[in-house]
Amino acid sequence: MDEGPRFSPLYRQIKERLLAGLEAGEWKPGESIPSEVDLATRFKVSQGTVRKAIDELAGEFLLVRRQGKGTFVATHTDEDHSQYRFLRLRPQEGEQEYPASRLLDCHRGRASAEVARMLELRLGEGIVVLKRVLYFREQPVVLDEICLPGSIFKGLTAARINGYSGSLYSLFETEFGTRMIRADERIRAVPADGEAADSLRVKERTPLLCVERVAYTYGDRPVEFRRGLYRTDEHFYANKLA
Amino acid sequence: MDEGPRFSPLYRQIKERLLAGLEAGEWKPGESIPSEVDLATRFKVSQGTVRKAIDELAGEFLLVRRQGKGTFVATHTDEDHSQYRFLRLRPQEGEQEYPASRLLDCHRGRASAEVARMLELRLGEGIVVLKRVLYFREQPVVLDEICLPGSIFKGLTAARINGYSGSLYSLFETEFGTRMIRADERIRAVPADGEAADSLRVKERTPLLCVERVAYTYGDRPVEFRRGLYRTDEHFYANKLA
DNA sequence: GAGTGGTCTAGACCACACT
DNA sequence: GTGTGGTCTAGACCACTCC
Repeated sequence: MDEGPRFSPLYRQIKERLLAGLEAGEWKPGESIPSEVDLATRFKVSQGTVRKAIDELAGEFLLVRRQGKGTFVATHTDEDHSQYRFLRLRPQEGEQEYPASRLLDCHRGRASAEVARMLELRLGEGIVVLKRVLYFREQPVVLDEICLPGSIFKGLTAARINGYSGSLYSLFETEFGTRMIRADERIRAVPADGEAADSLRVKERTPLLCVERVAYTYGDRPVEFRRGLYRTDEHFYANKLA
Repeated sequence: MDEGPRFSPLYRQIKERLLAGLEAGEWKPGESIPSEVDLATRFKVSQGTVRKAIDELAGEFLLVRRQGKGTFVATHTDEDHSQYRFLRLRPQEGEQEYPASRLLDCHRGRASAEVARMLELRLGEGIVVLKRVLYFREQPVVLDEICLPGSIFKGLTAARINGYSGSLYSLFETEFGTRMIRADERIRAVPADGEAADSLRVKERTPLLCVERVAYTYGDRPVEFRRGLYRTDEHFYANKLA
């Protein structure tokens, strides 16, 4: 009956130990981890075995290797545009752009059945709800509603968000120690309701993309549920299939 | 000025030689390639170097490794559901399902400006156009229009498609020697026009997902452009972000 | 048991970044 | 030059599949 793995290679055990170190905050986002030789010595294995463990973590974008410099903990805070790793919107014409954000609302609430299920909370547990609009070239394109577990994001306020110059995920990892490492999205087409029409400056019932995202941190723990409504007259959602 | 790679490691050269063999049809989809030891001997490198080349090809889903059995050329024809590798539609409720297809039309035409650009053809070059509906549980969910270069798909007819019991990509690789190895999709929300409303049994102007796909074969050559209109009242488009 | 892919080691050398 | 990750080798042994 049981279908658990009967065999765990050494490099995977090393991977788990590195993962534990990352989760425990032994090395912080943007910092470098010890060299492969150091880790091999510490774990009493060969460098090749450490390499294979790091290879997998780099493949999952938890670590970033830089030849000649070292291996670094991935971050949503980098100067380059890795802060927009999860943004799939592209302009119909012209170069890739990055959005400006305007916060509409930030309040406490209680988990509905839907949110509780998505975030693995109990019904009615405390959450934080954000609303915001994303602008490309001064044009509103995305209306986001974002639900977060209150227990993790205790001190989160509108002022805190508005006073921060970076992406939300950058703020989450810097100020709340919670790193988003992967996410699942579900996409549907819906008609704009009054609020969306208003915020995005389209007519009611205009077709919009409805993008629901659950983002996960270490250990596959869900820590964000968001629903975005996207205008797609001048942008599209890009996806690569392999 | 030039930014080409200054250095190509051995395993990447081996990878290119394997790729050339795949493209030339030296090993056909579903068949096994020679063992790592054989290839190492043939290419006069160590087994580890061959391994690394195969690792990359397996990571791109061009090869599939099976411990104890060998390494096989990937296919869209497998009994398992790898034939639906590119299908991202999931039911809102219940288990994953796989669609039935009904061909509406198959005719020759000439490449419009848009299609010519997408398929890297000259304006007016011969193409084949397919229209079909995909059904989940007897319900129409997707209306597809598929454009293919006429030069590659010479003998493609409605009869040929209807007489084939497998996915389109399976037919393409089996009968036309053209394997789809990756694809880019662009997703927007659009209102149903008369034809879509009719085919999908929804009201006109119902919001639908518009999914445009360009599929590529070896050497990044585009060989299919399709536009799908998806009902998303009982299904959604699933995507994993990492 | 023979053959295949998968793991692990130890050591040599290359490419790159910093100082 | 020194230290980092990246490549390559050769060989031993493990896990899985099939005969």
